[in-house]
Amino acid sequence: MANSKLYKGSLNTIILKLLDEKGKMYGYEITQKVKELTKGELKITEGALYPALHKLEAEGLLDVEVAKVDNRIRKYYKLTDRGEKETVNRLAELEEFIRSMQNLVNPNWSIQ
Amino acid sequence: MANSKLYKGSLNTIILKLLDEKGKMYGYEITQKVKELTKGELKITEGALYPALHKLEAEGLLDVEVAKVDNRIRKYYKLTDRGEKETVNRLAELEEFIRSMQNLVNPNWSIQ
DNA sequence: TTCTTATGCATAAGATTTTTAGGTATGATT
DNA sequence: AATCATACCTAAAAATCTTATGCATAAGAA
Repeated sequence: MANSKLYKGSLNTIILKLLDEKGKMYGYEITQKVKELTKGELKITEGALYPALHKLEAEGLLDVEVAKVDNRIRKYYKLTDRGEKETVNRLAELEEFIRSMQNLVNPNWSIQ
Repeated sequence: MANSKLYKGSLNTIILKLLDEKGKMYGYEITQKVKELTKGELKITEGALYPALHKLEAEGLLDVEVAKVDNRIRKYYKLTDRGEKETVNRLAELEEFIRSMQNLVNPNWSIQ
């Protein structure tokens, strides 16, 4: 099955939610986790991910902590307090979007 | 409740599906229908809608038929054969996206 | 031992899709 | 007479992504 497209705007929500669950993650880890959780359906490209992380950090939603593992640099990101609150809002918006789309495209949709 | 944001890429799917259901619709009608179906949650801006309709038409997915009602012009759009096939694909992609997002952001999500 | 793959970061150019902000015009309501 | 609803449209800017590229280390295969 070809990988389905990532609707623009959903990447930030994905990042925030994963960090909310995991506590802290580094960029490469996020790309792998998304691939794993979606069985390869969604692939986060690095060209999208890193700028997104930098922006979320600049907006004060994420904090960074640099670590060195096996002589390689890792940048661990975690939610700030504002980031946690924002995550709640983004998830609510995503849920609302999904409900709206279901009403629009298929009122009888049974997504388990 | 504030209107939730439209994830970029979903507009085309919305247009195609509405036309699939209704047979034919004109632009303004689409904006009103979306507002109605989502109880004001999603608002299709004309600046996005009209270029999108023109592009779908240019791609051969829509046909246009101009009508005059009450001395006002209406442009009715309907799916071409290719448009119908494409609609099936887009809906499958949307469903896949939704499933992926559910796995990512909330494995226990009970939508509907 | 050299080549490839995996890990890990990053940026820049271009494409796509949207918002924002206008514009034109008719008919109905205040 | 002014405003709102209907109905079309475009252009500039913003937002977000893909594609392409770059650097570097470690591990495994040839």
